[in-house]
Amino acid sequence: MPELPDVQVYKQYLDATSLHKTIKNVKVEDSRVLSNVTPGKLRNRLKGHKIESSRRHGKYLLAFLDAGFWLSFHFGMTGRLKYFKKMEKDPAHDRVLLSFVNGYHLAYVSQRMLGELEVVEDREEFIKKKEMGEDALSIDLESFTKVVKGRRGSIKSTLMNQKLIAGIGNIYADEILFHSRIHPKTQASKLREGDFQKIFNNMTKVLEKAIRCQVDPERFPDSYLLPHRHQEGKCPRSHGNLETVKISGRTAYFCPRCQAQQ
DNA sequence: AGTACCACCTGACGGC
DNA sequence: TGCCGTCAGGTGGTAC
Repeated sequence: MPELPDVQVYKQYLDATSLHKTIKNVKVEDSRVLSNVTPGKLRNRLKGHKIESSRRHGKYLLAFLDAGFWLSFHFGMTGRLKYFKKMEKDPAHDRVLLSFVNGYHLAYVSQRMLGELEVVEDREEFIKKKEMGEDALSIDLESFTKVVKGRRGSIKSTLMNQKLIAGIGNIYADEILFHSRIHPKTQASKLREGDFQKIFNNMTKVLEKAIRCQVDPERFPDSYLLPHRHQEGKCPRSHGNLETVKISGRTAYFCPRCQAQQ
């Protein structure tokens, strides 16, 4: 379900479990998740090597191999990582399995296979090729304002546009706009001067909070939209019914009282 | 430039 | 029980 916070938690998980361990074998259960590499080629490149470190950019997690290249993980809507020892614990929808010399395995799990694994030679070039904007947790207020200001689309689709800012998806766009008390359909070009700072501050606050909560909905404060983001959900602030509207094909949840239409 | 729609995939759920 | 439409925290292409 991976947006920036989810992928950051996966990064922490990868770092905690899978660094500096020699890869003994690579098993591709479904090659449709491989983007620019065949199963045999992937195995040849990874076998005998170790993941030394990792980086995240937007919704992409890149693992750096001691052989001098990167393995990029994108998770689509249903991707995740799972580290385990016994093969009986092998999770369902496991698509690629890295097996380490210590007997443990790291699975790339993806039920719907909308994500992909890709071998990347140059990280900067990869980000450029994907036309990704600055990462939502690295961008500063000045660049953020520059990127958002004057856009003709809605603020929600602007926040979700990976070419402008990388990392925000449907859930966190809604959360950020809820805290900013801005209707998701508001045209970015109609935002007022103070709105950019407000949205920027809430973007940082919400993403960092989600990471601290390990994206566990149970651990989110009740004042957040996420625990209430479902049909029948009530706004934790006004206690009124939440409403939904379609924006660029995705369902936006918002509180019509707190987030008045502009 | 921005949006609408479709495609890629699987599975859960509700209605008939 | 089975079939069907709809929906789901993503993204890329294409047609307006």
